Amino acid sequence: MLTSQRRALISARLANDGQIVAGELAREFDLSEDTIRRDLRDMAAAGLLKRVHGGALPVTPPLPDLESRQTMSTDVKKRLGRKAAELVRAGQLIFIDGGTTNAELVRALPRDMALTIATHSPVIAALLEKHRAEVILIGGRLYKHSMVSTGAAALAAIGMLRPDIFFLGATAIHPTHGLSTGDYEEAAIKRAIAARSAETVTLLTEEKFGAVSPHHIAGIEEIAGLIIPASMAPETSAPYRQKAVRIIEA
Amino acid sequence: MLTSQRRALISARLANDGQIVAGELAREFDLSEDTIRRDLRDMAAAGLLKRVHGGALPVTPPLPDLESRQTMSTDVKKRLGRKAAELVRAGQLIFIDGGTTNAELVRALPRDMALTIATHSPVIAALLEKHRAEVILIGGRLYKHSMVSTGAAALAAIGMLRPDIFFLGATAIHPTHGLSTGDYEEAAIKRAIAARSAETVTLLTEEKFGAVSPHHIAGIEEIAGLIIPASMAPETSAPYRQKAVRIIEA
DNA sequence: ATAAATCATGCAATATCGTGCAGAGTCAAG
DNA sequence: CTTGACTCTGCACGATATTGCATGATTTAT
Repeated sequence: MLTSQRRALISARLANDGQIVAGELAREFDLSEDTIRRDLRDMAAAGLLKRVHGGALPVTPPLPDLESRQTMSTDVKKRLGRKAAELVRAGQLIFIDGGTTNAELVRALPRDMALTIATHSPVIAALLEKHRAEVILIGGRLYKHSMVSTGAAALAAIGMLRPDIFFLGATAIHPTHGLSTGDYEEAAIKRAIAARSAETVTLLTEEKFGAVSPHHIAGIEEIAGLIIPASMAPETSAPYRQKAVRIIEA
Repeated sequence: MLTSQRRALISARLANDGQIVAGELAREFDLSEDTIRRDLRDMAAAGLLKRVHGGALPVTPPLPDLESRQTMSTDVKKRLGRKAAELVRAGQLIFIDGGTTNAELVRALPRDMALTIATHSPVIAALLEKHRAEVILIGGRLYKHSMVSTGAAALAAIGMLRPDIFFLGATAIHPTHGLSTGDYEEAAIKRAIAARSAETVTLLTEEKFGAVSPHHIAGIEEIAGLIIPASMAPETSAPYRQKAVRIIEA
């Protein structure tokens, strides 16, 4: 059996079963576990799956909806948010994407800072109630999974803005595949905002590293600042340090 | 079963049941309690859950702003909201104004009803996350006091809609001056929505009766339904019963 | 206060991992 | 045909991860 054939079978099986156990595959293909491990390692590098101890899982585990994400690693997100808030200068126009990590950025922003803040997330907008900042809400069809406006109306409204900083939210980052997310419309909106912004900054928790989602947003070299947890394993962050314009640890 | 898979299941179960009992999980996965305890310990360290004696609980999601609004909601508003929700039919396009009373209407709406809901309030939009309804968010400059979109962009977006019902929020109602509110831009938006809607309904708590705010929204005779507390004094409501198209007590 | 349940820790057995190395096969240039 | 570069594969070996058990401490319930 050809290697590429075998890897195609592994992909198919992963899609079917939702998991891969290295030992099982070795028996099934009558190969050493080493070979399977090498397959899994290479496929993980190519973003086809997520390597875990004992086997592999699909890259985009269907698990975390917004609610469970709200409960995740809030301490880490608070630190990222505080570090990101330090990048903001009075008088700027900043665009804040949706997501719980960006919500922590909002909480860390000084309430009395004179700013203009644009967002297409009603959740982010609701958090800005007590801030002095002028808030521009981008409307559109609300995409429920991540609770952001999408569609032509949102794109048109974004066309009116020239943000100084775009705080981008993404579900996955990969050394070669860059930043990506799960929804087509959402990705289109994020690309549009990034294209109009002077610089794009993104806050990333550790579990997003090495993952790939279906829809591309931007390459790592296009991002002016990656804010990552200081607690990350050096070998996890190493491949990104090569390409990133600037990495800020929080 | 892979370790990371098991932990994902624990997360999912926690989100679903709201709690984890270590012993139960051990039997369920056919593993020693030590392993489960180690999982819980590590996941707690990662901020995924809160460890307690005997098991684990979800990390309390701190959404102070929305929470404080929830605590403000009174029984009266809940009753008004439930009554208003009964007016909504599947398939309709309804427009929901901002305000805590309309928030109760949203909570009373069946989550599985097929609807299109438009709103210019990010707070209302955020509450619709779990509903099946299609949500259209109206963007614009956010008016902080009542947290609704205003301005030309909002007006333009509203021009695209033909709502079946507009659930209007107002700060004051008066027998001769009708419905009014405190902000000029806000009043203009409300008038625009009402003008395009087949009918306008408003939910009113007792303290708003007899008051007048600077900016006129609509006369009482223009409102298809006034939803008022059944507990109101008859002499307070009497002047309105003359002019109103329909009064619904809740 | 006492018993039962739950917990943290250390330890040992097993599983899995990464890496280096060597043999077998492939392919193209000489 | 031969040679050398290359890839794929299996094996060895030390490192790391996972798990169950034993032990003693701590917490909870009665």
